[in-house]
Amino acid sequence: TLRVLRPRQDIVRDQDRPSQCCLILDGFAFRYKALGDGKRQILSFHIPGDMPDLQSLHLEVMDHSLATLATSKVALIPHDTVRAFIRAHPRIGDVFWRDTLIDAAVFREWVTNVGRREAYGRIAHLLCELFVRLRAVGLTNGDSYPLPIPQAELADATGLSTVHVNRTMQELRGDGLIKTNKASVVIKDWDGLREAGEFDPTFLHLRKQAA
Amino acid sequence: TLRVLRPRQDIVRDQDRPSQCCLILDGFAFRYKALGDGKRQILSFHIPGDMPDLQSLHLEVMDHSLATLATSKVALIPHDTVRAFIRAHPRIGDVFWRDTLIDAAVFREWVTNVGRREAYGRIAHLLCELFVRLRAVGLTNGDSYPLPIPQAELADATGLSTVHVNRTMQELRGDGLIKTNKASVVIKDWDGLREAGEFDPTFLHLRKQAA
DNA sequence: CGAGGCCTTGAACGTCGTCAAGTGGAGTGG
DNA sequence: CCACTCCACTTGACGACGTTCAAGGCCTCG
Repeated sequence: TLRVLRPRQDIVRDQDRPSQCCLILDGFAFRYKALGDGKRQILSFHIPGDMPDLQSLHLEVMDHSLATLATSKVALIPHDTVRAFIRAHPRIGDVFWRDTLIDAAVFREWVTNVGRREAYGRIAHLLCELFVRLRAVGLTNGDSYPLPIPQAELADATGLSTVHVNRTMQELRGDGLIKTNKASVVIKDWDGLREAGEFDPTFLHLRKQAA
Repeated sequence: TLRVLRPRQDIVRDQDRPSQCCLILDGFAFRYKALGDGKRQILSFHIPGDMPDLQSLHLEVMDHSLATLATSKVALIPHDTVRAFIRAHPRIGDVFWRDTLIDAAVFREWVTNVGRREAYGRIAHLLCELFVRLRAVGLTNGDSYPLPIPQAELADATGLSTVHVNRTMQELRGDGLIKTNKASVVIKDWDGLREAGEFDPTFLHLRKQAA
């Protein structure tokens, strides 16, 4: 049930009825909805330790797609196995439930981000979220972290155009909040970035960190 | 544990640590986040049969608020009671879990709505969602349904300004898609409205309908 | 060296927000 | 029964934030 996937590859597709869940071991993934006219909305980014389609355990048909961003290693676990596991260890069932609830909390934050912040704050907020989540699983390097997300995908995640994402990131850099390298970001001014994005990590519900 | 609440009254607030869940018996409610500068984003609307803060069972602190829209009758059920109930009837636990997963699915749809549709489609989509959900619990009247949601709240739900919501609803009426009365909507052209909002009810995951 | 991604840039246009004022109905009190 | 008030809805003008289109630059990889 182990697989290595190339970048930009769908793991599950909208309307599918999957019989297994996906656990990300290494790499990056994202969930998205494709709309008419080539438009696309990215719903979330996923990092190692996440189970992005855990909801398929109880929702038969997918209402969105899941794809890799970079080359990734994933474990595919049959629903039956998961269910048996939960029956054997009820505590784990609650952990999984909680995990999907955090998922929902992140979506709520995204609704807010896209609905009520302008470009500058939106991107700042997203960069904050990724930093905190990556740090929680030990994937940051001081103030720097890997960001293998092209601007086109940042655009689809924030509901903006690529062009505008580009210009806005230039602003963020110009204001000394971040620095970008190849496929990574350095946070130069955490407080500034936090304020710009009105970022409050409550919605991530970090405690001890499951998984 | 039964209570009647006046319109515009908070049931739980952001940062609270509730020890009970709320079941809506009658009326309308909504969840929202308040941002700096008086801005607000509405995250979802809730109708009789919904348990809008079921997530508090596993997420200690609220990351948003819940309030009534119209006068409402709600049941407040202690977490302990819910937990005992789930232990006694494991099937119900799954139903509840599933319910929160549908919640998340609706948030995903809202992210998409706010992120990638323009005003006309956004409002159309929202009107479609409310129609289908209300019909599922038998609260529609043919092609008409109660809509006790002022334009200011529609604006905060769609990430628009009141002014623009107003003008866009005029367009929807002018195009013969809907008619509005006092606090209700009549759908004049369902197919037209569906297309305008690119509405696909899959995300509601209606099956048999759990209470 | 050529090709394909991704990032970057400029200019023109459009959707939507802001500000500010005005209308109309429902409920209240004189 | 008639002000008066409050709240929701409506309107016009203007400007801003963000999009679209189109082109060019850079790096990587074959």
